[in-house]
Amino acid sequence: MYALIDCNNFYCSCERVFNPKLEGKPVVVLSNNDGCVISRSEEAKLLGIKMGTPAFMFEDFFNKNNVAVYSSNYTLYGDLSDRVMKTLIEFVPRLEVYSIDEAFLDLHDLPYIDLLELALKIKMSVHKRIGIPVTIGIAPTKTLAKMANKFAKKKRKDVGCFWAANDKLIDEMMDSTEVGDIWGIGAQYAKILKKNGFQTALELRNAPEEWIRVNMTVVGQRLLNELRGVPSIEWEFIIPAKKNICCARGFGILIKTKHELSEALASYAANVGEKLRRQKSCAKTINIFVQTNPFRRDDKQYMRSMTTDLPVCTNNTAMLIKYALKVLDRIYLDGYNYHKCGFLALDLIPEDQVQYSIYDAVESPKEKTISKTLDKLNKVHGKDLIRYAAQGYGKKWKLKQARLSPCYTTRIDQILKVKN
DNA sequence: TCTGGGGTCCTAGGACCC
DNA sequence: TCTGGGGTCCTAGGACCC
Repeated sequence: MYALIDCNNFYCSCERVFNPKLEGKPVVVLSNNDGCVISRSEEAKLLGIKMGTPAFMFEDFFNKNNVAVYSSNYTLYGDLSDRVMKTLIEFVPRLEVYSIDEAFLDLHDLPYIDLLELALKIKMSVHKRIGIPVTIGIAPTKTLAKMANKFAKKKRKDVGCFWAANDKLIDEMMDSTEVGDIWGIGAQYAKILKKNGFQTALELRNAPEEWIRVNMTVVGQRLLNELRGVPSIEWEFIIPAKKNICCARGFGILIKTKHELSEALASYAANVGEKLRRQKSCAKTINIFVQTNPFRRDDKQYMRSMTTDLPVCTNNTAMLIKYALKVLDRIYLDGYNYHKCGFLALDLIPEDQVQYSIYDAVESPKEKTISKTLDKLNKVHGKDLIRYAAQGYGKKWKLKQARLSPCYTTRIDQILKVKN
């Protein structure tokens, strides 16, 4: 059996952990740049606030309804996520961290007769220790466990756990699940499936394999197996190294000059460099893109991206910045209102497998030490304590984060004060 | 009349996930 | 004024090789 455990309205729940006044009140968390709603508490959902709605359109509505609004604070959410995962691993021999707020637990060969009892124990424990409410779904495959989790949220709200323990329960669950709500079926496939007469997961389970193969490729075939109770998605107990690492962001304001664009780009390159070093990878290729804001209909639109091979695979920030700016020189055009740019590191390889030729400028041990020290200092004191000159100083373009909560658990200067 | 076959690599685009 | 960011996998088609 597989369990999928999912933190309820995770980002909102994180904000509540350190601010209990928010309990019972509508809370929303916004995307980067305070753009869209990306997490909603139950109360906010009841008010009819939809996922992805642009915040600026709802300013008045938020005020009128006393909605607590937060900028996203990934440092805080990441740290609380780690703590949740650490609690989970105490209950099972193996777990797969699937996302910041989800994990699959391997329940095979556990001494429990009643897995629901185990689920309740886990749920209570996470709530008591971290303060985050969770929902747990248990079923014979990953896809069904995902479904069981959704089913628990919908039909077993009081317990917050559901175990699809036998055929009857599995059928009941699948009958009440629309195809579009199946893990792996997005809007496009949902449309195709409904057009061809498959409305529920139960109906899809009985679909002819050949038809699925032709219309949904091997991905669909794998899904069909999973629905039929045959596990077809591998475990990933060890988080695999990323194949691409990217940093792309819209600016807090529109920018026009290459100088400002280059500061932003250099900062994103530095961010990617840090992530590369953390996973001990080097990039062979980089891609840089710039674009205007497509929502501004009256603005002249421009977008351009360019990929280039680096002379040597590297994760050294200075090198990444140097080549990023070279590419920018080639794709920047004067006279546009730029809204976003990005830096992608592609074709990553482990840093101990980099092939040098005899003529290559190899990173010196001194440079390595500099990078390490820089990463360490920035980790403790916040992201840009130390930066390269190319990243600039004023940062007019930086993200809008008007309603950021403190990093309660990772920054000593922002720790919660009980009493002054 | 009749114009090979088998393979790899790369890229773009489409689908999905949180 | 203001509309997210960061990933994965699969397929098709073209270039190229022998």
